[in-house]
This record gives sequence, structure tokens and C-alpha cells, in this order.
Amino acid sequence: MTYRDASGRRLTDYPRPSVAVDAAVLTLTDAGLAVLQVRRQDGGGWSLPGTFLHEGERLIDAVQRALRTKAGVDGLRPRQLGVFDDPHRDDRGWVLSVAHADLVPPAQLEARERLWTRVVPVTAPGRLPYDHAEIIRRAVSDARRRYAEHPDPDHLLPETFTLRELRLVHEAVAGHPLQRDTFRRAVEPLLVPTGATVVRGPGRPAELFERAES
Amino acid sequence: MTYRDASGRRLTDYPRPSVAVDAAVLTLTDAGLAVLQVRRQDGGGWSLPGTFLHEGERLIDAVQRALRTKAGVDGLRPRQLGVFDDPHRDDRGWVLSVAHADLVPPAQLEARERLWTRVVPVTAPGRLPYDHAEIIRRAVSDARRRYAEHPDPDHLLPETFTLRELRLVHEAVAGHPLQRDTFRRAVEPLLVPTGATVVRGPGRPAELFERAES
DNA sequence: TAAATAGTGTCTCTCAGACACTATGTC
DNA sequence: GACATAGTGTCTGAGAGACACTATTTA
Repeated sequence: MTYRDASGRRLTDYPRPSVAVDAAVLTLTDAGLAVLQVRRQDGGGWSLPGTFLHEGERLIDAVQRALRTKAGVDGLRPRQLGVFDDPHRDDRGWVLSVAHADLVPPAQLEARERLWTRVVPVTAPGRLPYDHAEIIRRAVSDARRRYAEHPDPDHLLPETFTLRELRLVHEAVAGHPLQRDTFRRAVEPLLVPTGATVVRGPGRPAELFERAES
Repeated sequence: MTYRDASGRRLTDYPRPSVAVDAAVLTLTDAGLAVLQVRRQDGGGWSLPGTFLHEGERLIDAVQRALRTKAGVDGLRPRQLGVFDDPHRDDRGWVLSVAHADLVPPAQLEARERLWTRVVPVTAPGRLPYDHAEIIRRAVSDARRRYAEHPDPDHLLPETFTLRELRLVHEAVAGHPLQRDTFRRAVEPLLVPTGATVVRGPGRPAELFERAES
């Protein structure tokens, strides 16, 4: 059967845009927050990994496919940031892009294809096509907002960790130092003490904590 | 010239989804937050106003067109909420929907086509197709989050208003009463006093305030 | 012992919440 | 005068920020 809309037109009578996905995959380096980029196919330069949506595919699956095939990275679960819809944003034609973002531990990018990818600080992302610089800015502020509310929501740390390790991660995401005692009193109620202690370097042994069940 | 992607396919070789927009237009009634709905074209029932994106059109323009042609409402500026992308969400075919939301004063819905539209409380939206119930929930929580941070960001009130009027609007959006003195101390630093006072009903005259420039 | 880190006591300042009081209008 | 609303003083408790102290390890 053929569905028609209010003007009597069939669905297929409407011109349809291409729909792409782009992903700002952030991680932590010694220099702070950094973003994964891939070489552009056409000519030089770098861009965020992205791809066109395939028929019947979900957006999240397209993002994961782009990361797998273009960067050799697997197992991420990016979140939707928003749609970029300027009809002239892509000179290849009418392309909507749904921006995504994730923040993952460096180990998850270890297996990446190094010839075609790079990880650069978000403060110096280089020259990027389309709206990719804006996508990175949104990804960073989204990560900062979430880390300001919960302890390591993106599991950058393993199951158990010391409060020092947690604070260093939060400082790297926030981009500025955090007060040691205030930070402890803010996050400790949201963590589960394990009772175990560990020694990492000099200083008194630190207790190990877990995230609360959620 | 013809652009090709990494697999050598032309852009137009990819099947493309239809892209729709839907809008949850909220307003205030005596019963609190309410949402604008339009009659469904196919058979009975109600839905949020929406339409298919036209070629080269921006999403915001499609939303405004839908509100104008389907509800007779003009001059709104809905914000993007997110993309609904379940390939089977619409049995007419592969349709992505970009959800939008706005919150407007009742006067802005005065001119609406009453035969084809209704305004019902968000707490009892009726049976709705697609993801429209979820869109309303997101629109409400988005409005509540923004009203918790700024005084009347959506200009439900005119340029000048008393603190009582402002508080009643915030209570209606929040869905629960707010403490009079605490509310005043929280928002007064964000407002500009005009010096003028007005008498509305019994009681001591109240000062008129304006929103801060922004 | 010196240095480094962990954990905690404590003071101050701010602010939300709550109660109450004074001020000024309508009926 | 009775009542309703506007505006403000003030107390309390929670929490952030800051400083300092004790505790426990490595080198």
C-alpha cells in the first residue's frame, strides 16, 4: 500500500537528504583532553571519523561502524549531541550530520590504525572541515558537565581506584586543578569503600574505592 | 563533478531516509504546563505537529512551517531536543525524526486553528503516535531545567513584571510551589528594578522588574 | 630524617530554607 | 478593621573553600 501525506504526496516523492554521523572521541593524554582524528580521504588534512547512514541502520550503529572501519576502534558508545543542518555545510550535496561524542580511556584507542589516525589536544585540534571544531567544543563541555556531577561516569578508571587517581582524572577533564580535601568530601558519599589499601609510590597507603551501583 | 566516498560510491548511490521534524509546543494554562496537538490526517487521534523536511530547508524552518500550516501558529523558535532513529518507528517507511521544543505564552497560541488543534495538560497527553509522548517528557524536563537557572528565559511574561507574577510562572513550570522569600532572593540579583510600582488587586503595591540585558 | 601522600579537624563564608515581622494597599 | 500582598530581618543547617594538623609510607 502507498501512504500519502496531507498534500497527497507519497513519502518517496520528497527529496531526501543524505544523513551522516560524526563522532568526537575524547580521551586523556599527558597534555589533557585529546580528540581522535582520521585522515581525510580526499586530499590532505584531518577530520573527525564519520560516515553516511546505511539503510535501516541506527545512528549509534553507524557511528560504531565509522569508528571500526575508519579508525580501527571498537566498543564505544557515543552519545548524541545534535544535528548540524546547514544545507551548504557539505559541498558534495545536501547532507545532515548527527554529531556524537564519547570519552574513553587511552587503552581503548591503543588498537587504532596509527597510519590513518591521530590523537591531538582539544585545545589545538588543527584545521577541520565542516562543523567539526564546534562538535569538539560541545563534546568537551558535555564531558565537563557530566564529570562535575558524578565520579568518573565514563569509566576512565578501572573498577577500583584511589581518590588521588580519581581526582587527577577529574582535573584533566575539567582542565584545572581541584582542591584535594574539598574534592574528597564531595565525591566520597558517592563511592563505595572497599577496605583495601594500596601503595603507589611514596606516601601513606591510600584506600581503594568503587563506583556506587547504578 | 561527482564526489565519491571511500568505497567509491557516489553520494546519491546511498539510500537516504526521509527526515521529519516534530515539535512539542508547551504553554501555560490554569492546569499548568500544556502541549499543543493537531488532529492526525489519517483517521482519528492527535499528534504533535510535524512535517517532512523539504529540499535545502533548515530544520528550524521546517518546524516553523509545520506550526504555521498545521496549527496556524507563527513566530516560534523551537530548540532541538534530539533525533529519534528507530528504523521501524514509522510504518510508512524509513523516517528519522528530529524532535524540537518551545515554551510560549498562551497569547501566542490564540490564533491557532481550533478545529484542528487542541492544548492539553502534559500530565494527560492522551494516546500519541510514534515517540511523541517521550518528546513531551523531554520538552518538559528541558523547560524545567532552564527555568531553574534563569528568570523566565522563554519570555512568558511581558517586558516588565512583578516578582509575584514571575514566581507564579516559575511555579507553574516547575509543577510545585516555590518559597516566596527564597525565590525573591534567588532571582532579584538577575533582574533590573524599574523603580515603578503597580497595584494588582489587594495588597501593598509591588515593584516592576525587567530581565537583565543578555 | 626528609619528602610525599592520605585522611581529617576546623574555621569562615555563602546560601537555601524557614519563620516572622513591618509596610501598604483593597474591601 | 479584616485581609491580602510586598518587602525584609534573622536564625539555622548544609556545604564549599581554605588552612593546618596528624598518619604512614618511600628514599
